[in-house]
Amino acid sequence: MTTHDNDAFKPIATVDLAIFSLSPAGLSVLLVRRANAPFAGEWALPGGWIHIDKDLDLEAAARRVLKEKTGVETPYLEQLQTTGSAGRDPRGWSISIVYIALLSADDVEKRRDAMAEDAEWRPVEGDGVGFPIAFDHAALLKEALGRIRNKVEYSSLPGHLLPARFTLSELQSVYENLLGRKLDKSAFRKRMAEADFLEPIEGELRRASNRPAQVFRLKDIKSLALFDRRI
Amino acid sequence: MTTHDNDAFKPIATVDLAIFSLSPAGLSVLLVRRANAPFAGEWALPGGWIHIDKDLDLEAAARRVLKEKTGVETPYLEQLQTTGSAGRDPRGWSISIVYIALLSADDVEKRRDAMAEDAEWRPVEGDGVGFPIAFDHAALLKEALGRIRNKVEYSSLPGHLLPARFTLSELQSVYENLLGRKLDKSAFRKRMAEADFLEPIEGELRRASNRPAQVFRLKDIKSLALFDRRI
DNA sequence: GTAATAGTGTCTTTAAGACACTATTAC
DNA sequence: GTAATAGTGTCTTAAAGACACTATTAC
Repeated sequence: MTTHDNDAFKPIATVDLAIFSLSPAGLSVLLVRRANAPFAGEWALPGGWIHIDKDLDLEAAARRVLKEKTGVETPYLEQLQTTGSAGRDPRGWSISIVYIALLSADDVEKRRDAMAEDAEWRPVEGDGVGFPIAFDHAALLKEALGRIRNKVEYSSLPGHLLPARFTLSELQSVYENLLGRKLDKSAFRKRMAEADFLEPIEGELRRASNRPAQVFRLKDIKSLALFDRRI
Repeated sequence: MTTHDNDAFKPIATVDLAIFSLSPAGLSVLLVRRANAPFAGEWALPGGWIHIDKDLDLEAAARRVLKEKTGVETPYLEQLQTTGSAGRDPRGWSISIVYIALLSADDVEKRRDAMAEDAEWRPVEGDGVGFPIAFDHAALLKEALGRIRNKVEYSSLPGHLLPARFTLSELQSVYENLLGRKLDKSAFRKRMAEADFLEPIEGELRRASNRPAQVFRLKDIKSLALFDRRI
């Protein structure tokens, strides 16, 4: 055991993020262009070493990376999984702790200037982005998309991709977009009511050339509500 | 970035396991008594350093620890979560990748001699074992129990704690034990049939002084079947 | 026959799904 | 009035839940 106090036996450890937002075209993921070897010039998920002198814990490291790349400080954030193997990084045995972050359309818009220069949004196509990305990040992204699409079925996840204030019709559109199928309006509203994660903003209505719609917000911006059954 | 190629900046990384089995009294977890500091003499979840010269990947490291402690090679194994912080290990910034393993009652019985001398089964009481354990392992164990109890609601998890061959009544008992409530026999059998993860062993019946029962086995010992709805 | 557990069937109650209807605005 | 979307109600169909019934063995 003491032999492994020798640092030469330690694996490399990074925190990597799959950061998603919703554009009119659908789901997008934030990628960064790598400046240095390995995979210099290629796109990758944003990430970085754990700074043992600065980061208090893993989630703090993830929040630091997120802020560096997007300027956003309070998104929905959850740990996805950890991969580690001898071969996934040419520099040696490496571990990647992967987090999923969901950015509200508000945050993306407001913090556009704070976004890192090497970072860009790419539309999600199927299980990835449609082109190769560095390391095993294509596999990590695929896992993240699987988790997200699964959670849409039984959680309030889509609410975290919208602006802070939204109508039920807008929320239903996001569910339909992520699920790839139409939902019944009546059933959808019953489900939202019993899941009890939305708060109507008293007196605030979305006006257009039709009947005005009640505006809602999430009761808790930091966590997901889980449904008893699939939507 | 290159500054962190210096090993002094790397966190410590271990793989730790919450290994469960089922005794007549209920769920049990395997603990080991620590020989060395820190926490020498205290009980802890079994675990170990990642051996970058021997372990191909994280799961291989988990399987190695499992075999060292229990002698079992082919259990149900899934990654739970990863914790990492500056303070959780007095030796420095440390990461723990936690796996859950479920051992069939067969394996526990057959490999009793292969079990490590420092390891012992402890009955689960509530969210833990009823006494303090080393590091933050009490919190990790609590998380593992939460994951297990949640999955009992909508998966074939209890089937992995039974011997390789079992009857539907035995399986129902395990569900009831882990859920802490009685289930309706008719509904239970309908759910098992539609979940389609059991295989009847043709012609094999469990005999007693009553009507003989069909004996079943899991179709896939390595993975869980998930239900559409709660049981 | 009895005792015991295995396994199936039926009836009631509840929820899901499809669809139509009413409501409220701008113009 | 029309067009458009918001929001609710109703009817049908399917599934869940409770419970009773039949089946097969040892003795």
